[in-house]
Amino acid sequence: MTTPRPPHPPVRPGELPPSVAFLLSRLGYEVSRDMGRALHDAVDLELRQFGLLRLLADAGGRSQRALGETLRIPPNRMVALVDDLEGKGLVERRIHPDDRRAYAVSLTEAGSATLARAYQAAFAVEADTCGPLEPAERTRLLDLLGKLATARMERDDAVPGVHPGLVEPEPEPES
Amino acid sequence: MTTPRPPHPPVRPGELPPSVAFLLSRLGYEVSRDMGRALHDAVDLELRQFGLLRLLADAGGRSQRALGETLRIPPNRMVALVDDLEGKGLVERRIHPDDRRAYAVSLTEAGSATLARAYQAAFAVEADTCGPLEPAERTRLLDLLGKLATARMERDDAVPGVHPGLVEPEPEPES
DNA sequence: TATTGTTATACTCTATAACTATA
DNA sequence: TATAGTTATAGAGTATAACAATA
Repeated sequence: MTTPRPPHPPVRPGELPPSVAFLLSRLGYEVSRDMGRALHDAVDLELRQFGLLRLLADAGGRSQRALGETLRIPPNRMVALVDDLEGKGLVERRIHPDDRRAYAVSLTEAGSATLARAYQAAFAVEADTCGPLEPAERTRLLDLLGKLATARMERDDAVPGVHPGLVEPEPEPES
Repeated sequence: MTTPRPPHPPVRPGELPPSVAFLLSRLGYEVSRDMGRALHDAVDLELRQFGLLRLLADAGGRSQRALGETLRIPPNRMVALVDDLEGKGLVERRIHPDDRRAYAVSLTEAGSATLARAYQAAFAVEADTCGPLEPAERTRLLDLLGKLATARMERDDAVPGVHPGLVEPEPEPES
């Protein structure tokens, strides 16, 4: 763990230190913000709601607890999350075939349609984000970011395949 | 603003859609988290506190309001922020030469020393983040991310040179 | 006895609006 | 009259702990 740069470079307004971590942190923040806004404007959804719909599209019919475990959302907050989406008619609680305590949460038809429109908004953000790049540069960036992401997935207990912003922070060690 | 991909790719756990926006969002979130933890462990500082120290190192002696404007932190919250750092002895409120209502906030010597250690922790995160990359890849990634960052700075009212996590979100249009 | 969904309570963070002392 | 700093109050979001129904 060598320090790749001197420890205390001057920081002038308008400049950022040439650090991958700083840039990722900043750009990730802004892109998340853009994504949240786009989803709000296009389909009146929050990032977390989008995340649950995405998960349901791929793995529906599971219990709130199972879904919440994947998304790192505790059970008590899953209640309101599912409540809201159910109120919008995008999700439904059906009886669980194996366990009468649990619900089988799944997408409705309206939910699928809304999810498709949400993806369109997300890809518009993608296009906007990559606007400053040549196609070849975008491909290269995708490759490099993918390398970092897969390395992380192999290393620690990262949440698989889930969009950040809807994933809860890991519990702080709180020394 | 053409959609570069079909609107609704399947999302399997363990996979992420090949999107720069998704990857930036996720990696930015995780790197910010890592950075926050490293700062907490090394110097018991939060990202926002680190941000203020960084700003003071470059532009100290300014009023809380001026500092808060740069960091997008409203005046009332600047109070607690400066209070905490002053309580740690890292920052001091001195009399403002031009305006007796305002304070001139500046780094103490201990603040400078702590900032240097904070930068060391930050660069350790940098090294850790770039671990999976070859040196040439890291350079290339730095270049591509820098391209996105500068394009954003020119475009909208992004905060100049300030680390995210310590910058407040822009006010939502709230349609 | 353990678990699913739910609720109740407290706590943290933030926003809004006042207040004081200076300008 | 406006501004810098501060404080007070209320609101949103979250965590912790309890609860009823079922396993």
